[in-house]
Amino acid sequence: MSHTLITYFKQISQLSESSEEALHALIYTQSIPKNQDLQHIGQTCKTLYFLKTGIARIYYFHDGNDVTEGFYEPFCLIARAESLFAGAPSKKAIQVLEDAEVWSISTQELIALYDDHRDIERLFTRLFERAYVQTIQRIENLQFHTAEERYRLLAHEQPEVLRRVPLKYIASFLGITQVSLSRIRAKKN
Amino acid sequence: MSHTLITYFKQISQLSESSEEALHALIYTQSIPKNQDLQHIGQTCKTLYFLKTGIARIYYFHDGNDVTEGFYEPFCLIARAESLFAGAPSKKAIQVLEDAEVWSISTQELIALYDDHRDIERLFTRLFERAYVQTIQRIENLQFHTAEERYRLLAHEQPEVLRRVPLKYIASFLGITQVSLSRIRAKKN
DNA sequence: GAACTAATTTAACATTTGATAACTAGTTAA
DNA sequence: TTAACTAGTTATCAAATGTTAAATTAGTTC
Repeated sequence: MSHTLITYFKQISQLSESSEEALHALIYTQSIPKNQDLQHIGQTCKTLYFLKTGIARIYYFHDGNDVTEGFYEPFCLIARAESLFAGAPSKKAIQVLEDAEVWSISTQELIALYDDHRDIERLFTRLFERAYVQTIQRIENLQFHTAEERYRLLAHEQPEVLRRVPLKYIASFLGITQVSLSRIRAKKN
Repeated sequence: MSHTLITYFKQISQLSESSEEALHALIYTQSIPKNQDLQHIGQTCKTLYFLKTGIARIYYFHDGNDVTEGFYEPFCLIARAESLFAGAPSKKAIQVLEDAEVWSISTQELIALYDDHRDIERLFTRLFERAYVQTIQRIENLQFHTAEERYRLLAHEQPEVLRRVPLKYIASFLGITQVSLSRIRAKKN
């Protein structure tokens, strides 16, 4: 009856036995091959994802250029919040960057549990709060750090991303071109 | 029994009569003079604010420089979410930029209502969801637009801010220096 | 109205970043 | 094997932005 993801959830917020079971029944596990989209551009976000293994990114196109909005490592909530909360199609896609094991949860089924399982509602409220706080911190980072500082911060906060993700995806995440990223890397290595 | 702020709330999410009354009892109204901090740096965020009139900003110091994180117009939820959700002191302050009428709500008292008034919990979850989505959109804006594009977007989205707020505050919000902002403004005016 | 003060603009120069293209190394396919 | 392709780097030049300082304008105080 124990599930790795639920064990993780319980570190975030308490869950009753019955909530644990109810939640367990919603978790769907898939294997996704490298480079495949978990969700395509244009789909409305109705599923929450968590990685068991692998790395994922959310990306979109700006003026024809592929832009990475964020990188996601195991156990991190992956969702296109702006689509989920508005119930509108997302212009962003979720892509797995390595062969990955993915846990997914239907938001519709999840929300149906909220009335009878307030601890589940609280848990997911907290998960989104955390995501929100990370987003706020990312703005601080983009607003007043140089490209080099942003690169070093990424190296510090998500070293695995730097090791495992193609640089072309990292450049757009940092808000710079790939050429500029190369220059920064050449400085101190 | 009608309150302008609650009328606004009811456009966001339904409220029962009793929830309306309970919420009404929590709303505290103050007059704050121009340039005064509503909340100081170092305080933990325990109060939510809404402006009745005036304009406010959230700011902090980065390397000794005053940085504006965001501008807030009437009826917009003002909170330092990163402090509120973590229960930790905020390094940011909330400042009123004009003489203002402010509504405030204690988060402690608010949360105490959640168990008996789920519609109130839903309302504030929605208000924070909206704030979250705006934050996501702000990242897109910072990540792949030029300073000039960001200026024009602000002019489009918050024209009142441009009219009423000193440019020194606007520059840091856009992630540029005041000198650079002056140059951009000189181009097309 | 004169004297201060703060806000904004302008100028000159340095630095960073973008755009484009050439080059290298590794991979895939015929 | 070569040829084609992709990712990453390097080089060159142009454009944008930062830094510093001075000039101008607007607002306040006496």
